[in-house]
Amino acid sequence: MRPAGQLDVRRHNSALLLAAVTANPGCSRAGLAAMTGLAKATVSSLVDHLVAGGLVAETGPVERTGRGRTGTGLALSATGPHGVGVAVGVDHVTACLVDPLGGVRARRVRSGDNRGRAPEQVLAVVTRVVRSLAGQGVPVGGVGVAVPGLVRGGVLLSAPNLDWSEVDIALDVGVPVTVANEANAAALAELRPDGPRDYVLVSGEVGVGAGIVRDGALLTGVHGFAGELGHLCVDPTGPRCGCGARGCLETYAGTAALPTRQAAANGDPEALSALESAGTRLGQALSGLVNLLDIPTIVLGGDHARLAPWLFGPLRAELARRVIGARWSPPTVVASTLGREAAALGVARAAVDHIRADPDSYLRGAGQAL
Amino acid sequence: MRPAGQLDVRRHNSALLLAAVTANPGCSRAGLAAMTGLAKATVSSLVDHLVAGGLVAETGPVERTGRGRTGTGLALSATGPHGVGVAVGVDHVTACLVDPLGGVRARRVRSGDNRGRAPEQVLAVVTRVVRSLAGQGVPVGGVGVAVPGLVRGGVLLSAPNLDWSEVDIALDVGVPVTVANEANAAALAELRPDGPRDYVLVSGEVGVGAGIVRDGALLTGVHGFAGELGHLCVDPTGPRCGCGARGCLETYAGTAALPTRQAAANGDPEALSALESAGTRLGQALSGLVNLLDIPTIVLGGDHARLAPWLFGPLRAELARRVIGARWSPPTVVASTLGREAAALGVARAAVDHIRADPDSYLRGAGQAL
DNA sequence: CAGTATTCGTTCAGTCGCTGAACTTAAATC
DNA sequence: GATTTAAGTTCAGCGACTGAACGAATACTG
Repeated sequence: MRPAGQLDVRRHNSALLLAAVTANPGCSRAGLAAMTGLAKATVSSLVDHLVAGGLVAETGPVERTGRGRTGTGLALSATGPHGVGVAVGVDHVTACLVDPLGGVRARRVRSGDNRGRAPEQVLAVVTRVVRSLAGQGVPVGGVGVAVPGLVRGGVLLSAPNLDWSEVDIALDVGVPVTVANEANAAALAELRPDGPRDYVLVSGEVGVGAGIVRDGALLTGVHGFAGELGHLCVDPTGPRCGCGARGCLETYAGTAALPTRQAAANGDPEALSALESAGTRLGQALSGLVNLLDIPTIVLGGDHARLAPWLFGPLRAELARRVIGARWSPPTVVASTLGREAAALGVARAAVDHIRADPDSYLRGAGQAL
Repeated sequence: MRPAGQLDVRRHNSALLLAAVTANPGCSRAGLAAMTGLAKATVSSLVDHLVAGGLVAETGPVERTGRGRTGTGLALSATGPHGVGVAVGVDHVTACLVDPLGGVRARRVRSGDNRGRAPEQVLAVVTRVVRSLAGQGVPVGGVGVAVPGLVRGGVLLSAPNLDWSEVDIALDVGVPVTVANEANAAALAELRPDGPRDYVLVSGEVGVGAGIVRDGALLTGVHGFAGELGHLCVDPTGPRCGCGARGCLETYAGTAALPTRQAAANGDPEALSALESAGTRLGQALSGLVNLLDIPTIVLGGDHARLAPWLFGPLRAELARRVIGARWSPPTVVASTLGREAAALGVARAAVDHIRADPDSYLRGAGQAL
């Protein structure tokens, strides 16, 4: 804990107002005062700062019924700090630029097999793509990089699918760079202002990862390794997994064990049987997760989203059978609609979260680089 | 989020100082200023309030080497608010009174089979025990009740081992009552100022529960159901469990599946084989937990603590085999030394946590009841 | 033993941020 | 055009922290 002073009060209230503006675009200063409980004078003072710093913009007079002076509409500034997100996959580098509202403003995709390629080489591509997106004429407040492996601090400790280890993801761009695991990044992409704030995203991309979101924040674990769902044991006598152990979920529900969507749609019996098995095993593993964490919403992403229609049945059956709290609040299972862009999108939004969380410091720092 | 004002600053800094005093008993005001970063004037003002409110006491001049005026030692007041904790078990009601430092000052145990007994009857016993402990002449700041079942809010939704359901744990005592799951309560008892702040307590009492502590706080889940380790599936073709599913950890590592300590010490082959199996299955389930949450310390409690010498081997072997992050930070497994009192102790300490977390509000409320 | 150096704790003016009330501005209604 | 209602601004006041100055207490020094 740090000592607190009046500056912290201002920080807190600035963030509070920015969040209120985000949630209620077009509202007036008076409306904000009513919503937040702050005095009108305080709102005026803080909003003026946010407007001066380019985070909030006045959108013109607000529509009202009845008499009285019309308020000035406020909304997130479209020219505020944008986020750049880059996802490094085994066969692609996908990037996007998101505006302050979280919408995608530009995209870049560089195809090519990164497996075994030198990290420096790939990071040079990443840097070029970031620079290209940052040159769009909008301010960039942060850059995020999603990688398929174990991340600690800004270092990718191990990425079996890329055959990388101990790679320091340090880009030479003038803004903060955040590094995240791919599943965690994809999980953050599902976090929407009006959506659930507690869920697990299951990300089927080569391995099986999970991003666990509790009250809008990622559960990262002590070292940042959390979410390794793929190596939950679902059958101690099962087949040997790449990790050395037996019966990991990945051997049943990883990409290698899944059929194509085409084969499933054709009703291929082998495909359907594989999906039945994958769904059941996923359900078994996720029941364990739900029993442990009491997080009642499951979002299927990646390959599992594409195959969701065939996975839902066995998955839900297994959840109903095994989740202890199901009687009081049955878990819900849905499929992500974000597609391949999820990881880049999530990490792009996360890259500017520090500004959302503490706009006052950002404004004081005046650190609009790039 | 709420709007913040100067009051919140004071709240925060009061809590900061109380925490510093707790961690450094006997320190002076000047020392606190150096530790916390607050100005001496602020420390004086806040400490005076804490002393006036009975939370902190001056312990006399502090020993110092070198010249200069000697400071006045400060420490948690031994006459500050105490906590009362009661654990309701299947065959006992165990209670204790803890002082502000967390030490046990008095105990009560009422033996007797609560299984199937009317909840009102048992709660009457609980109330009597609480009143008895509260009548010790020390102020009581909160009461906690630990129960073996699913808890939401102050309601025990379901306790299969007691055959209770939907019981509102509302005691007529003049202080706040907190209700917690037994495993969670036992987990909180392991939380010590100088100990780890991230761990999982596995509580083997009839069922198998877990209390997950992350950064000193319990992970309760969305509804408060988190920690149901006992029904993690460790073998989909295993024996049927009381919950209806197959292969739950509880059927391998629950009390019913464990031998007595005596049998194990005697080297009984059947007992040893049961322990080998229980240890392996525990390791399998806990590997999943560690992979999911990246919480690298496991504390065995209850029956598992008593049988720990026989469980450690297979448990650690399984963890080494299955935990993905083990290469960078191998999990550690230890046994709890708290014994049967753990749940009552943990919930007693938790019952006064609201005062620790916000002493200023407590003092303003002047709510020293009982 | 007196003087000095050093540290503890308090006092006080100063600053900063929030507040409530008064005031100004602006739009709708009569 | 007057009136009513609401938005936004101005301003004195308050509470909390700060830094410097001060008084108090102790140990060292000659």
